[in-house]
Amino acid sequence: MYKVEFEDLATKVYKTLKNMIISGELKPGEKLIQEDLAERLGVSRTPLLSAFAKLAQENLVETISRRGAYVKRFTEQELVDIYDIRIQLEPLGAERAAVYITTEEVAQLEHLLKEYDVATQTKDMHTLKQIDYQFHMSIMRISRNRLLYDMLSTFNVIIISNIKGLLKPPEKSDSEHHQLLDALKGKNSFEARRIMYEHISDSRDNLLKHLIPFDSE
Amino acid sequence: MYKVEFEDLATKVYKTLKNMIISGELKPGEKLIQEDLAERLGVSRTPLLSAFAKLAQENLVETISRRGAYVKRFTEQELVDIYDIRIQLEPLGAERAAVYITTEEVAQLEHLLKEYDVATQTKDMHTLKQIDYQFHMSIMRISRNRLLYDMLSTFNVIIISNIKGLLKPPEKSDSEHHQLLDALKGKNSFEARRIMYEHISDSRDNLLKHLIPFDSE
DNA sequence: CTAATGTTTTTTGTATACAATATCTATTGA
DNA sequence: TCAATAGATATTGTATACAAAAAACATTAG
Repeated sequence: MYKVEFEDLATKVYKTLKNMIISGELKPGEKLIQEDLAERLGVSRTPLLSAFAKLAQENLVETISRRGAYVKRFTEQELVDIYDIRIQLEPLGAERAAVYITTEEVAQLEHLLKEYDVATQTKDMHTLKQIDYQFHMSIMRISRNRLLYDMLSTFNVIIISNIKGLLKPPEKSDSEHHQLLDALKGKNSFEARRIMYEHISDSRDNLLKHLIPFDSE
Repeated sequence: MYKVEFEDLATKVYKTLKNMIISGELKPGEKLIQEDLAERLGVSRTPLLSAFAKLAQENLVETISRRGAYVKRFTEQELVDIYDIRIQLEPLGAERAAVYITTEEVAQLEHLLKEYDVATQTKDMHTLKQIDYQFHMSIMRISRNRLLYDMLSTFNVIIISNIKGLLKPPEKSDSEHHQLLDALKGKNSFEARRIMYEHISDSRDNLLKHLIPFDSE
């Protein structure tokens, strides 16, 4: 049954702004002026306010009453806290994905990794981060746990937005992504979980090591 | 420095509605009519819409464009998925709380458990659930990981709201809560983590056992 | 009697208006 | 010259108005 899906403006604006944060067009700390954005997006302030409310609730935006909304900037400690949570959750997602994954989904992940291979060669950092986000989020979607997906989407957006540069050499990530995909293809839950755990732990450790100088970029 | 904190109406309405969901005044599946609620809360629809947007983003409310907003009802499978996530996260929170906890915080938890003791005797299910929520959320606050707190607040509200009755005898919960508090008082991270894991796992298992008849209440 | 159609009412989505507050700029006083 | 004050401007919070769509109700046709 074909069903017409209507999407209200608030939802469209929310998605647009979230993508602008993911792509780096909106930076942490940047003030979001309602009138400016409303004009730029061609809507009134009303749907924009709802979108802000959603983004604020999702911790991507911070609204200070009567002073305005800002793309939220995270402290290093907060980013580490996020990694602590990711370390608990992404292995769970990978474990589940190994159970549920379909051949179409395998093909999609393979396609993403081909693009990641290329971006690793060309050292295109922006693309590396975007594909990394998509790869991880695809696995969370395959896990069939909607709330897990939602939460990790938030965290991964925060990490992309707040961490300049990469937390490990892309060749290493590339290799780990491939190993992870192999485990998923082989329906090996235990291995998928273990690889994902190592993959995220590594990054957390590197984040800790860079806690003082990483702001210098 | 004393600082005047202004809270906009949208935030007040959000908190009010969230509390109405926690207390059971608003039930899963219940339609939230904007005009009615606006009148009842004494505000215009504008802050109410922002509050809805926040609640929807938090997964407590489901808004269907052009049709309205409903307190979100979760399927049994979704509740199990939530437990899977809780099992990963609450032990992390307990482990951290054992590190950070202060004597004042110990006293607060002790006070909550005294109330839980009483409610266990009187079989006051509503109070048991409310104190359980407060006890768990206090531990997450003590963990000093804000995002962890926020996420678990959502999950625990969903569980209170969607699960009628209790998932284990209150005497058992009471006992486990006390053991947990002892571990926290003793700054024993490992033990706190272990106890919390068992505590939540038990409940998850009982939820699974009740998957078919639990809707009959 | 039931299903289809038409009409009325209710609700939602959004733009706009207005008031309050914060921020910025200009002026004044020490 | 710097700090304080006043005035202008910009922004935010909220109520209200209006249009569109959905829901409810009434009427008609088979």
